[in-house]
Amino acid sequence: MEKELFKFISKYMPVSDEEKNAIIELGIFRSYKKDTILLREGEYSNASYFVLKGCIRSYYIVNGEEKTTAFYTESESFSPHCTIDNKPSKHYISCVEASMLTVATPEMEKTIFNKFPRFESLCRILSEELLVKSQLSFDEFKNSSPEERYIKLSKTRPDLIQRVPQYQLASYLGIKPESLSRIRKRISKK
Amino acid sequence: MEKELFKFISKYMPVSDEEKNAIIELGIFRSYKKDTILLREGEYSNASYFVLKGCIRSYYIVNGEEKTTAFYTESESFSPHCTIDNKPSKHYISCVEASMLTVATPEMEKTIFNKFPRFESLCRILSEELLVKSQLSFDEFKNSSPEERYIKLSKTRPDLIQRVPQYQLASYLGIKPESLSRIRKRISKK
DNA sequence: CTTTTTTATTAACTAAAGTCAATAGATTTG
DNA sequence: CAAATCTATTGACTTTAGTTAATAAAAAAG
Repeated sequence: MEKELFKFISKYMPVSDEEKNAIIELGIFRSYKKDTILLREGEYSNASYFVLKGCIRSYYIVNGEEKTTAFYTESESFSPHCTIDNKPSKHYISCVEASMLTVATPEMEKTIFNKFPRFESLCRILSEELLVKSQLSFDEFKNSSPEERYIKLSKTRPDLIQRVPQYQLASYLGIKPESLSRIRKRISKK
Repeated sequence: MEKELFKFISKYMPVSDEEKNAIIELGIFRSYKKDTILLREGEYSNASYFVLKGCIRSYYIVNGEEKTTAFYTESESFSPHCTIDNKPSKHYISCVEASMLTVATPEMEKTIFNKFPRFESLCRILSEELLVKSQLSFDEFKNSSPEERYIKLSKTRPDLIQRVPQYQLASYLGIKPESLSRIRKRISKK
């Protein structure tokens, strides 16, 4: 299963056996059951994640309502904001499906960065790329209607439509479940 | 004017005179007149910017209409997406006001990173922080109405309301100018 | 300083999302 | 497998944004 991780890294740079072993020795591979909550509002975290298998969801609870803001699936990585800013978490993170993740702390990163400095370069580059992706998604979100967003999502991440309950997709698209239901109806008529 | 830059960096780590001189010698300080276009759709770029003074806007042109997606003001930094992904730019970048910027290329970064490796750590950390900020803004955008977004903006970036024409703010808030006009009217009545 | 152009407001109307409530369908659990 | 819970759909109604067009106000250009 760790192959996923090294396959991902090697898209950016070759990884030696020595480096692989150093990473494996950190003991960062973890399995979680469906609906496991990895982080709750108000908690602190120092974990960064990489999804080997499964689907992870980030959501807020506002006035008792879940507001889903992100889904992470195979080969995607994420750090909860509280890992970066050291403030209590504003959101929840949970497993939509049974999932396999790597879970790393800043200390582990430091260990690796000291041994192999080019991993810090890699992380800088990845982080810059993620920032660009996040901004492009945001730009696109602003400049499209709920219907356009749903159509786009079903093209770019068709798996999500299958894997995730519709009320979670709705708030991910910035609308109410009833509206998503109507949008789907509207589209199917065309 | 370069003081702005070092003041910013020193919030994260002390900067020696040697480091300051190495940065100054790169010759990255630039002035631009109001409405200068720094980047056009279809062009390539390898520049990363830091705003010393002024206001910079990122926007798309879709069906002849400008869709503003970001404003960068004093002490904010940004890289156009094409600088990161080496694809032709999808958006425009221009100066809302006469502005002073630093403009760096990846080669310049490399030069500095080689001489002073901790600058790469700094850039990794900054980039991770920017990513978190971008995601938090996106989360908030999804979970609020146009009216709430406008109220929030006038609290968090009151200067923008003054500095920027309303039709640009409107598309930044994901709505039409007419709607923003009505929202402002609605709010003033309360 | 007057004209032209750009930006902002207002109004009438349309389209779509929000809200509330009822119901149906699906899934989970005892 | 039957009951309970969770999820999705539908309908009636309200609210707000989009659209088009006219006008007013402000800014830029001559």
